[in-house]
This record gives sequence, C-alpha cells and structure tokens, in this order.
Amino acid sequence: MPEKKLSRREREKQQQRKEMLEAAMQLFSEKGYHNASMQEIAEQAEFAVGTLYKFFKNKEEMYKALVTEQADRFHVALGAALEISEDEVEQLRNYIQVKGEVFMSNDSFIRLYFAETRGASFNIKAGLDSELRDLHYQMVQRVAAVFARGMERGRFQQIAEPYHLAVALDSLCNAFLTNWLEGRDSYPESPDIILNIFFQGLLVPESL
Amino acid sequence: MPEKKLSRREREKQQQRKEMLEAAMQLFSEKGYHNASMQEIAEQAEFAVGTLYKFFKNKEEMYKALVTEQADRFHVALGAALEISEDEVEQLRNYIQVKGEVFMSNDSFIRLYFAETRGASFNIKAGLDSELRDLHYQMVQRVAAVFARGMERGRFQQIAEPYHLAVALDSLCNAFLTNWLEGRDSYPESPDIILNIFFQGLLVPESL
DNA sequence: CTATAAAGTGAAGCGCAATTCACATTATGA
DNA sequence: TCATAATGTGAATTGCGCTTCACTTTATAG
Repeated sequence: MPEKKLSRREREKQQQRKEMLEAAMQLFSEKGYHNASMQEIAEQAEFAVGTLYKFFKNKEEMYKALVTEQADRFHVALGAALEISEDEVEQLRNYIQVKGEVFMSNDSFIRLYFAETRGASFNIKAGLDSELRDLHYQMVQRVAAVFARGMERGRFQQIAEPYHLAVALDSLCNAFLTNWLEGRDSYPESPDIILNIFFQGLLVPESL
Repeated sequence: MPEKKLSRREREKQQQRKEMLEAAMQLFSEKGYHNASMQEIAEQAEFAVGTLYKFFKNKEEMYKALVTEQADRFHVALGAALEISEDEVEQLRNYIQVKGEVFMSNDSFIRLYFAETRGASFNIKAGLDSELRDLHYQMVQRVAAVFARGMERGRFQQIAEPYHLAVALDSLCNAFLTNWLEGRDSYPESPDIILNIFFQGLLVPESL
C-alpha cells in the first residue's frame, strides 16, 4: 500500500471525497437512490453540486463507489474473522460476532447492502448488484469450507450440505440484523444464540 | 364474498385491471419502481397511458395496489398452510412447502416482496413497507406460536426462544428462495432439508 | 338509425432533478 | 506583488416521465 506518498493537497482531496461519500451514504440509506438528489447530497456535504462532479462522473458512479468501497471493507473484515482461530466452532462464532459488530456500527451501510444484495437491486442499471452478489457468494463459500472441514474432521455431523449450512448461517445473521434494524429485537449479545440453533437439535428424541 | 353480482361490464373491467397489474408486476419486478415508466406499462398491457389513470389515481397507487393485493393472497396461503395439520412438525413442514410453492410460481412477485420487506424499501414515500413488514411480522409470530406449542407439549427442546426460531426458519426459507432466484441452487424439493437444519444438532456430542 | 353516455386515447404540459459550464475564488510560485 | 493555474461554484440547460384533458371511438337505449 502506498502510504506517505500523498501530498498535503492529495490528502485534502481524499478527505473531501470521503466527506462527500459520507453525505451520500446517509442520504441514500435514508431515502434511497432515486429519492436522494445530488443537490441534497451537495448541501449535506457542504459543497456545491458542481464540485461533486469534479470527483464523480455522475450520480451512478458516486453510488457505485460508495457501495463497493464499503462492501470491500466489510468483506475484508469478515474474511479476517474466519482466520482468527483454527477451531471450526470458533471460526463460526467469530464470523457471527464480526458480522454483527461491523453492521451495527454502520447501520446506514447495512440498509444499502441489504437493498443491493437481498432485495432485487433496482438502483443501478447493471453490474453492481451482480458484483456484490458474487462477493457475498464467495464469502458464503468460505463459510461452507469451514463446515466442510468440520465434517471431515468428524467435528460436525453431516446433517446437510456444507453450502446449505453456510447459506443458512448467513441468513440467520441477516435475519437477526434486520430485526435489530427494525427495532424489533436486539442482535444477540452472544453469537451462541445463533450457533445454538445449529448445534442443538430441536426435536426431542423419540422415546417410544 | 359477493360473487355473481357483477355485470358483464364489471367483469370486463376487473379483467382489464388485472391485465394492467400483470404488466406492471412484470416491469416493476424487472426494472424496479423508478425505472419502469407508465408509458412502458401501458404498452405492455396494450392500453393507452390515459386508461391506466382511469383505473389508478397515479403510479404510486398502482404499485401499492399491486403489492398489497399479492401480499395478501400470499399471506392467506401461508396462514392456511399452518392450519392443515394439528401436528407441529407437520405445520412447519407445510409452511416451508407452501412458501416455496407460492414463491416459485410467482417469481416476479417474490422480487418485489423481498425488495419491500427485506431490503430497505425506497420506492414509496410512506406506509407500504411498514404495512408489509407488519403482515410479515404477524406471520412470523404465528410460526413462533407453533414452536411455543411444540415446546409446551414437550415435543421440542427449548434451544432458543420461539420467536427467534421462527425468525430463523423464515429466513432460511428466504435464503434458499433467493438462491433459487439467482439460479445458484434449487429450492429444496423436500421441506425436510430445511427442517433438518433445525431438528438435527450439527455438533457431534463430545465423547471424551 | 340516432342521440347520448361511457370508455379509451395519446400528444402536450409541467415539474423535477441530473448535468454542464462560464465565472468566481483560492492557491501556487516566480 | 502579480500572473497563472487549479479548484470550487451554482444558475441555466436539458431531458425525462408523470399526469392531464380535449378529442375519438365504442357501447347503450330509445
């Protein structure tokens, strides 16, 4: 990573860009892509509209930059969570934990992310949604690998395909996060609440 | 239900209305609310734009009518699925089954429904999304009641709160449906694949 | 068949918001 | 200090798409 290569001016521009994206993030997540105007974003960021266009070719590019940059950050964090431990259960626990932490501290982003990856994305003509979905798919595959390894090692029972389990785990996290977003419930303090649903069989063994 | 009260003309109008909504459904689900124009919808439905406005006050009302009518149908079907059997496991099985069936045969609708209930809904100024979310919430509560009753009767173990289990089960279905929508995978033939994730504990019991 | 009403049409009006660009302001450095 | 370039500005332009409504077509009934 080139670090100190940046002149004062360049750092300043980075900062401005960042502030524009922050304003955009807030408005897009509040009102959606089509209901947030460039005018508003400019005001919120305390720039003139024209200045936004010095940084971004158009509204769509701005939105793309916003979403992809955040999504990258997010996926890097999730990936790292899977690397912390060698133990499969710990890996899953960390995944749930980090996913919750990152989302809860970026609730503007979470709205956009869900809108793009879970609802049909209707904001942008093409490309962005499939790009994000691929990122997400890769992440699910990495989680699937954890399940697979746990099975190979005899740690997990083979109650379903690893990929299905990964989809299931990820969707559980999302469901609880959505609930939290809607203020219906809190995201579980402990990842174990989510893990338990997987790890404990619900049905009472038939004792005929 | 008033049935045969309709004159020929009135039946005709119902039919026209239905065709308009079908065209709208297709375009909204393909391109999203803001990218589907009334012009296009009119062409698709083989009416003039003006005629659409004889049936719907404006674009937003049309969209609302579309989504709420479909969502009602859908929730009625789901509710009925829970009534088919007395047995808790069967009730859950039917829920999963019917949810899959209804969605798979209305894949245009599923896109809109997910966009409205799972992503942040940015299409409509106010009201619709919260209305749908409430419907959905009530459905989840009904599923939660099934879990609760199963626990009371000693059929289920108390591995998590009934409401959490219901959220979990519902989100699993959605995750598999989303996967199917994206063409990554098929929705499980049998509801048991989803149920197994709940009913079988994943972790191998420690045998020290 | 004719008059009247009901239904259907689509070109034109209108407002909104993305984008542009001529100008103003600020920074640079000679 | 002043000339020049880089940056920032926001009013004006532009185009799009919802909505309207005067008109045409079709149905009804006398």
